[in-house]
Amino acid sequence: MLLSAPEATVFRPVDPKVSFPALEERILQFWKEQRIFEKSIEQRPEDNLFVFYEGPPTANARPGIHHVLSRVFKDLVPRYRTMRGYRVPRKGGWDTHGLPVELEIEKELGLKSKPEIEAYGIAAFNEKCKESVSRYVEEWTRLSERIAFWADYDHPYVTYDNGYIETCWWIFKQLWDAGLVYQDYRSTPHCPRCGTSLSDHEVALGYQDDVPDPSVFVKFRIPGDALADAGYRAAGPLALVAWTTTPWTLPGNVALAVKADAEYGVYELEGEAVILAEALAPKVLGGEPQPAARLRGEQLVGLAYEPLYRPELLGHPVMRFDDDGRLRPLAAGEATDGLRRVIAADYVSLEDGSGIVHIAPAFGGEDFEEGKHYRLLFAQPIDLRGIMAEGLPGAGKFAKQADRDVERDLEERGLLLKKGTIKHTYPFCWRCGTPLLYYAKPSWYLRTTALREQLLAGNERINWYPEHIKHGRFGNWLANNIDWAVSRERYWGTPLPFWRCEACGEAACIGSKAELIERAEDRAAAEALDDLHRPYVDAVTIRCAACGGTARRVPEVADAWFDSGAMPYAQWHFPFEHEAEFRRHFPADFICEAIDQTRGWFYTLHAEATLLKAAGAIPDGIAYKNVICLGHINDEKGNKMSKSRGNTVDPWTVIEKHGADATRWYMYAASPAGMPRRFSAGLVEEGLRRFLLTLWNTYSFFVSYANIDGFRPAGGRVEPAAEIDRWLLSELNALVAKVTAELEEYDPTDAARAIEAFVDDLSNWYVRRSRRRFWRGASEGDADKQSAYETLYAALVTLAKLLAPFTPFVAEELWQNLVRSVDPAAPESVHLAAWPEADASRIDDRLNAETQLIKRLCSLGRAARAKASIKVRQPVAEVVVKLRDAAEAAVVERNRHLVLEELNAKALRLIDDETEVVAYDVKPNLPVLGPKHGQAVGAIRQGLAALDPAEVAAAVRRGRGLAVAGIELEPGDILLQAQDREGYAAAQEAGYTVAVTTAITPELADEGLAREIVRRLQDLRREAGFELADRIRAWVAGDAEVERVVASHAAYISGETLAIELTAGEPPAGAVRAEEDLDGSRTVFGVQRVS
RNA sequence: GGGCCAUUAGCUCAGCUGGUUAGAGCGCAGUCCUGAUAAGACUGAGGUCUCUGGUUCGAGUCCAGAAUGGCCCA
Repeated sequence: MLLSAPEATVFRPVDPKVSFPALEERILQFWKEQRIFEKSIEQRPEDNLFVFYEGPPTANARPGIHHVLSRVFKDLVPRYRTMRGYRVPRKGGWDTHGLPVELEIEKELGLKSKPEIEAYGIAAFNEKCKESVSRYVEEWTRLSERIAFWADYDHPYVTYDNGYIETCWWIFKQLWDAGLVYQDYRSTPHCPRCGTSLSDHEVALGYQDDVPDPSVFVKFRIPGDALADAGYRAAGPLALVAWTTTPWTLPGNVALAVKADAEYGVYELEGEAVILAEALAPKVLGGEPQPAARLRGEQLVGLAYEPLYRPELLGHPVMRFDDDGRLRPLAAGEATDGLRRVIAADYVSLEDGSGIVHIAPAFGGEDFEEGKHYRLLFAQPIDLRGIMAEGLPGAGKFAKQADRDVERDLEERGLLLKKGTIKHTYPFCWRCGTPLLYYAKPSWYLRTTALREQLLAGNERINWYPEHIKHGRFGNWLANNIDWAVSRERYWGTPLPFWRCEACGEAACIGSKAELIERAEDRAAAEALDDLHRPYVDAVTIRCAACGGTARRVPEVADAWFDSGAMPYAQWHFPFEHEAEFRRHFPADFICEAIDQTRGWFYTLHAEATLLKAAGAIPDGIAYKNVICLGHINDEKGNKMSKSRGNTVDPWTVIEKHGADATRWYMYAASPAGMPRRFSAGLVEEGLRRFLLTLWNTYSFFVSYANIDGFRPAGGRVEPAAEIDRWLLSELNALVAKVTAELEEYDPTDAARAIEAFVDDLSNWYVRRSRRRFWRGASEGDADKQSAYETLYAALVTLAKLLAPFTPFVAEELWQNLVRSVDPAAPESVHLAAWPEADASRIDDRLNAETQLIKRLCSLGRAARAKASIKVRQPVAEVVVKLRDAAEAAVVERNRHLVLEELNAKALRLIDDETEVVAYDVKPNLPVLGPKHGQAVGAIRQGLAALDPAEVAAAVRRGRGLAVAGIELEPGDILLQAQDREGYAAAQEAGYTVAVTTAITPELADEGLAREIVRRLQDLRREAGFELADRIRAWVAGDAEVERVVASHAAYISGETLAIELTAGEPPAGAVRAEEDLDGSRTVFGVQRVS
């Protein structure tokens, strides 16, 4: 090999032992200094926008690995779109309001309840909340930058800003005017500790399984002759049996529900009779109880029963639903006798309980609806803290503790038929863990149910990845939509802009600060308002438009999810400012969050857009067109990561060890975006080794040799000289097409895997098989060498571009060193470059398939060699190949040199019949034959043995059966075992046979030894730290055999090792030497650099 | 109770609209190769493709049902 001396170093030398984290730090510095992110936006035309919305995180805790997951997916699409020529602004944002923030501060201040917060002072409390939400902003920004999540954090939107709040007010006003806001008593999930309702999505966060609760069957007495019409008279007491798991709600009981068309039975027990559903009687009473009488549910409807408790007689206020379904307080002294009655309800279950359901409208959703329908009483002798009222069992205790007092009380009064414990799923407060109580109280609602059709129609226009979310989880959620409970009885949030008149009760909605000033009783005070939060806004009263009285703001703040859903408008302070920006940036082309956001941000964005469109306030009814919905990230055992389990992964440790690119690559390549994934640092490392290092080594190889040869890319279209070059360019263009198509479909995973496969081909086939082309001197064919360089160069440069969205750092490194170094006119960064276009004329599917064939044959050849234990360094005389068809012969002929070189063989011969190299042994397939032919197997065995195995084998291989001992055998009845023929070692697969000759002639043995010597010398060169192109003197001292080969193969050995002098004998003192065992004899090797 | 997703080697995952003998990576054992390689090649052990039916000439793939797990909702 003749390597020319380095002429000019074109490319910066590449360290094969690269530290990716250090490399990344350098590139971060470069991006920052050169403002690459800013330029990637500025350089793209303003009228070709691709809109991305950043879902705002709350920066009151450290970011975790799951945030890295969503950020790298969020980052990939904008980078790709930028390279496609779009301008993709990325405004960062912070979500700042809400209960989690308040709870954090409560904990810090040691506050335990709302009265304590109010005693501490709402202003001071909110100030603390405000400080806390930016506590980790720096940490978030630092991590985001480090993983190359490009976003504008210098101008983020912040949900606590007055402007943001004002836009939220504007939205409320639009909906208010459209009749989409209302206040209603509703049964809502209520956290007695936090003192507020929770929205459905919050409730969803806190379900716990296997929660033990009481299971009690309670007797509600009725008169003994109550069933006279049905023909039954009780001798003793008679009672309806109802079942509940919440005894604390029994003081609120105002009705019992039965299923009208179900069968009920009267069962006589010791001294009393009870009524319950026939279907459930065996379960409740045990055995096979026989009813003393039977009746249908409808016959029970209207029966008045004896109340267990009558809070109204204990001085507790009780209300009643009026004809309009509104609650009105009972008049003083108004009698409630006989108002507690049996009603009919469809949902009464005949699978659990007794078939009679206890109804307490104050505490249950369906109960509340029944209350409206039947104009029931409404008794709520438990306050918002969940404390039982005076005079009732468990008075002063928390509801769940009062359960036992209620049970005991009923037991003492003989009203408890049966008690036990069940385990079921029950909701707890997702932040503080307190059991939620369903509690009827007034809340503000957005009438989303009125727009169900629009919500669903809008969803049809959204592309979901993975697709099943669209009609699955998200679609079902929309189809089962209920009105959005949007108020929270809390402090740190967007104040609801509703004012209610103290005099007449009239409510008004204020849609802006200007409107507030306009209507304020004290305009100066309103104008001076520089913080729209509580408590300041609470101080502003307005004049009631209806009666001229004073209206005060309602005490609630908005659900923080409302803020996040307002982001498309509020980030611009629309419509007060930036109207044009809003219009240009709505709706988003792309958003990306994890699957939990189907009920969070995905929903609130969609709901608010739909509501605003219905109110006529915005141009389009969807807020986003494409959405990647990520699966959750679990620990390596598949368990959910959580602080309490202690199995969270700190992203920094992974990034500092393996780098951001490796982490990103893992996220994209390991599993599809929508699937839950198991994360471990080990998997990141695996991707690093398998992919990034392979790429890096190929890059390093190229730069080493290109510098030696002073290669400069010619520019323009590469004209490949060799078939393998044409193949690589074909695969490369196919890759470009594939990656582009996948990214258009928002599927980074298939794209990444395709790149990975290409890099493997590039390194382990193209470079391996082309290596010597890079070594050759100019005299041996400059055109071929140039073609190899151009081809490899083109592949690496294209890879840099394809990888830019995935692994932005290593892509930048390749770009800077391979492109910018030789072309100062090239874009300053790969992230400012144009996305590559696939050249369809380069894609040759047939060539790709043919290369697969050659690789397969080489693989078989290596297997054949291994079988014969002939190492690859030892040349063999001949490789013999049997192909499947004649067309393949031409392919092999064209690639003859590749196969010969790869398999280190002197000759290649194609044969038509593999029986030249293998013989088939024929055996009966006994496990198959046995069941089929039973005792005849013996005869078949003998008959088969008597036949010519070659003929039998030939028949079987053609898929034909044959008759043996008078029995027709099928091909599957006979087993063929190939045996190598004398002098050959063969391997077979799918109709191909590749064999090598096993006889090693003395000449071949000498060549093998020469190659062995070359390898030892090369090792020594490397150990000595010589440069690739250094010339050396070399010595080999061994036995006569070794020295003879050194002499006879001197030219070969010298050429390979760049030795200008090769001596058979001991190396001198100054040489680097090594003693090694060579074919059983001690041999001394020595090398010395020629200066 | 309902919805969605998943189930393929010890682990992580491919397997497209049904089509020869179900693959890869990691890990394990061994052999080999290497002046780009932290790599790579070959071999071995490791699979009733969760199960049961069905459609079909043919099912890991399509259909129905079941089981298990995950997420979500009640």
